Amino acid sequence: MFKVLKQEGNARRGEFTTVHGVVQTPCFMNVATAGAIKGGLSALDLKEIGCQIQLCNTYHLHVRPGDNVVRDMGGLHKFTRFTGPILTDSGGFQVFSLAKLRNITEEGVTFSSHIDGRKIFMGPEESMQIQSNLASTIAMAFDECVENPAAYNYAKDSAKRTVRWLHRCKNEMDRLNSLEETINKNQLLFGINQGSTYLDLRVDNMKEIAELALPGYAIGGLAVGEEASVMYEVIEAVEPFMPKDKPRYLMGVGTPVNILEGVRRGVDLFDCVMPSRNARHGHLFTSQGIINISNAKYILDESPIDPECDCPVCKNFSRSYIRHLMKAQESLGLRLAVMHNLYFYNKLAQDIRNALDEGRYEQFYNSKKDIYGKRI
RNA sequence: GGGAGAAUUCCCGAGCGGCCAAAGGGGGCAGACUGUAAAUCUGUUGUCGACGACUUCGGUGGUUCGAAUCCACCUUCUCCCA
Repeated sequence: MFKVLKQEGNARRGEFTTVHGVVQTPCFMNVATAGAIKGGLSALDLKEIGCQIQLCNTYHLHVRPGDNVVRDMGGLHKFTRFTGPILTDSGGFQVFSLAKLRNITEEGVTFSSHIDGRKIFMGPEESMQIQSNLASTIAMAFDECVENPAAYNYAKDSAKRTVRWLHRCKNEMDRLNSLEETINKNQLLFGINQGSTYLDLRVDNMKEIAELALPGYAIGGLAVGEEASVMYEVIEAVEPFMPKDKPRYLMGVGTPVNILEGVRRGVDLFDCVMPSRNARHGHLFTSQGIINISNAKYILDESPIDPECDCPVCKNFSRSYIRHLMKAQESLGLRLAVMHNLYFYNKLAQDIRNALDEGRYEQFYNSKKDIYGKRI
């Protein structure tokens, strides 16, 4: 299912085969929370900008339109028309991001819907049932993403509970995959490592969840308040205990530099809202560094966002035009900006794969790490 | 022709004797954003040799210790009656 094709240090060049297609790793997954990339991109656009995996969210789709609706429409692939692998996040991140609207117990989490305030209960079983209805390729375990910094005892108890939840997720997933009416009976369950910034908790947790022999493992609970250096330490601490023959996913990360660092430490999959959200706010990634397209200095700039970029946006439109669209609040501005940023991320992953294929990842890493995070 | 009212910093618009360089929007400028409650949020927006000083509230005079605020005239605009 997952094959490491080549390795350079800890960095892995891999191939992940799913029922919805083969994924070349390292890979950046494009976030389409409610079944669409915010900013107005569809599955048609994703194909054009090099997206391999689309990520959707359990909580959001459960609230609206309802996972039963998606199921009745034939699952997320038919519904969104994205034909490649789709990963659904479990709702675990909403335990963190909707902290003011939820309550956690051993059974699960009660949310007050951010749409209409109604109470929604979600536990491991519910999350699996919803994800089964969504019929994604990969379902994520229902976990608690703890905000950093977290108290040691809280992080420990939470991680322990997340492991108990993981067993329940696996049992429920096995049950659902055996049902006649299940759309995707090959749905894969990925476990999630937690433990905040405490390396002993992280390692213990990783060892425990590795025993379940799941088809993939994620590191969660990072980039939620801690320094990037701490995040790297956690990855380094946990990596030796992650199965070598399974894909490894660093959840919610990150900046282009975070990705370069993550790959170097053995991560295969990434996802992040940063390229799309920041694009909507004018913050664009380029081969020379970061620009804010809304800045006055681009009023008469006829060059593309990134002179070295081959995306449909850079091949056709000027910074001046895109700046105007953003300032005029034309939705096309958002669409073009998001399209560019996602192309940049997908291309970054492609460049990383090429470098790994050619055994020059370290050289690639060194040539890019100081540029990609720089503001110009 | 007669009467009533209004003119405020880039725009709209508060203010009605000191707490006013002047509320609040908008616009401008800049920043933040990491498994998306985010087309959101934050800062800033008279000038300067800048914890202080200087010049602003249609114009010109005046009253007052002190005026964007009161008075007189002028200019422009709006409304009403002819």
